[in-house]
Amino acid sequence: MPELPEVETLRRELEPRLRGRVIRSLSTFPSRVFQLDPAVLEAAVTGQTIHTVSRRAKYLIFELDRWYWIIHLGMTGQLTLLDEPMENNGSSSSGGDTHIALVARLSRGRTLRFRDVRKFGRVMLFSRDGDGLDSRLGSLGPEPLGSDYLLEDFLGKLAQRKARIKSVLLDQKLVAGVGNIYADEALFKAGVHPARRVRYLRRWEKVRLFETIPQVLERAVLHGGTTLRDYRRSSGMPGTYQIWLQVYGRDGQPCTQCDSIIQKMVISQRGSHFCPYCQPRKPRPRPVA
DNA sequence: AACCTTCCCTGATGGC
DNA sequence: TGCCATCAGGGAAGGT
Repeated sequence: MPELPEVETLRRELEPRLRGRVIRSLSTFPSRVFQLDPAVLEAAVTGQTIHTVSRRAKYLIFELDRWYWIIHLGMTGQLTLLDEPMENNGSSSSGGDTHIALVARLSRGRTLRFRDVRKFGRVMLFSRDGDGLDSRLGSLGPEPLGSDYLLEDFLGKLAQRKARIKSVLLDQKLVAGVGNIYADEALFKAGVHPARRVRYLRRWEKVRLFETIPQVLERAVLHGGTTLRDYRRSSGMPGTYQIWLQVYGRDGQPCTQCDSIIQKMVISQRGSHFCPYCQPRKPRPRPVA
């Protein structure tokens, strides 16, 4: 499931290779992912230059002359960049793959392709003239790898919450870009049980969580993200962070730290993985180290 | 406002 | 081998 590290990996790969390219043509194929009339999208982006590729939360943003062209990968979205123009006599077809949503042909023979099997992804277009982008992407919290990620803000938001910490971490208003995998991994690293109620967390536990979130995300970016099934880098290659997962998807296997068996429970309709010893239900005294 | 549930969507998986 | 139920989950919508 593409979360911040996967989208950021794509951004880093695409930025230098798309910057300055012109979108020569865009072909779309019927798909629920389009938030606007695909014909309008085709007309709007054709001829536009890609100035930068940025990211906000799990949204990838192509800044064009007049537009912000935005893609969210949802659950199974794949964005690949081919160095050759599409084979087959120039017409951008889907090559028989029914899951392809769009094919963009770029200047100097590059092809950008978006494929999404489960169609939870989204393709959006906003005018650069309108309101700021942020207001149109919903109420998103700070970027955990950015300079507005601040402890006092984090603690202040948590102070108003009574739900379980796992479901609060999945709420993009607290921290933007964290999804199910990295929420579980950050909770493990912080030693916090996912089902703990936020109001009963000790301050030092919240501080540890504040610190582990960017640590886990940054390390995942370093490894090109996590590929469990569908996620692919822009080259089509899988990420490699799945090797380093400590709890996600490891239920029934021994904890790498203590050999306890990793457990799984459902919180907010999401599978939540944890070590019952490293992440006790009741807080232990603060470790000396 | 916070919280919770339901829904969307399709391929993989497992039971029988 | 085939059939069917179940599962995966980001984000929006709707109810309390």
